[in-house]
Amino acid sequence: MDCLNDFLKLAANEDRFRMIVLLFQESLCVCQLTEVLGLSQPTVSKNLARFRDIKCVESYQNGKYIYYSLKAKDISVNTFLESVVKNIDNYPQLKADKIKLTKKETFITICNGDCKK
Amino acid sequence: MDCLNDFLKLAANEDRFRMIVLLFQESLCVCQLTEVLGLSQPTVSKNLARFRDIKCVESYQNGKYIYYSLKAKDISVNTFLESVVKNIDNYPQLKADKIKLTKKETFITICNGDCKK
DNA sequence: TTTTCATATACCAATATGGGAATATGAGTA
DNA sequence: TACTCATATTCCCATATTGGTATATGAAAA
Repeated sequence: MDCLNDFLKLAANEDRFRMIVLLFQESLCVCQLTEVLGLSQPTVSKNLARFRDIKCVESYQNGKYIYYSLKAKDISVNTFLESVVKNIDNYPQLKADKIKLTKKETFITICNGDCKK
Repeated sequence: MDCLNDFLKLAANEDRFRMIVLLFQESLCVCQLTEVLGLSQPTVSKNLARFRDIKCVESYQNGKYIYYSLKAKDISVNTFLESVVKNIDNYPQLKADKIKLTKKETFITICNGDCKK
C-alpha cells in the first residue's frame, strides 16, 4: 500500500483527522493534543504511533515534553490539507479546535496529574 | 458527522478510493467498474450504495445499464481529487485503472454471464 | 406476460478497529 | 541513586467493516 492510501486510512477517523489538521498547522505536545481533542492520553499516543509508522510526523523533545508536527509527503494530500486549513471556517469542529489552541500554553501546566477525559 | 468526514471514511478503503477516482473522471456503469477494479458485482454495488448514502454520486439509466459519476461537494475534497487526477502518474494503481479504462466499451459486452473475480 | 440480465440487497463469518484500564519506559531532577 | 511525570505500550472487549454467497428487484426484450 502506498503512502496516499496509508494517509487516507488514518484520516478516516474523525479524531485522528482533527490531530492531522492541528499538527499540520503547528507543533504540539501530547499533553496539548489531549486537552484540545478531549481524548485520553493513551488514545493520543496510540494515534501518534500510527502517524509515526507511516513516517508523516516529526518530533523533538523540549524539556519534559515531546512536540510533534506533521508533514504530508504526498503532493495531493498536501494540497488537500492546505485547502482545509484555508477554508477552516467551513469545518466547525476544526475551527473550534483552532480556537481552543489559543490557550495551548495553559494546557501544558493543566496537565499535571491526569488529562484524561 | 459532516460531509468531509463522510468522504474520508469512504476513501479509506483502497478499492473504494479507486472507484472514487474513476467516477470523478467519467460516468461508468456497474459492469465496467466491476471489470476495471476486478471486484465482485455485489461489492461494487454495495460501495455505490454507500456513495449514494452520502449523496456524492449521480446516476442515470441508459438502456439496461445504470451509469454513475461522482461529485465532490466539499471544496477541499474537490481540490484533492483534482490534484490526484492531475498527478495520476504518481499513483501506479490509479494509473493502471485509467489505462484499463481505454477498453471500457469492451467491458460492457464481456459482462454477459458473470463478471465476478 | 414471461424471460433475461444488470443491479441491489440480505445474511453470515472473518477480520479489523477503537477505546478503556493498567502498566512500562525513559528523560529530567533532586 | 531514587523520584516524578510525560509519553508509550499492552491487553482486553465491544463494535464496525469487509467480502462472499444467495437471492431479490426492476427494466427491457421477446
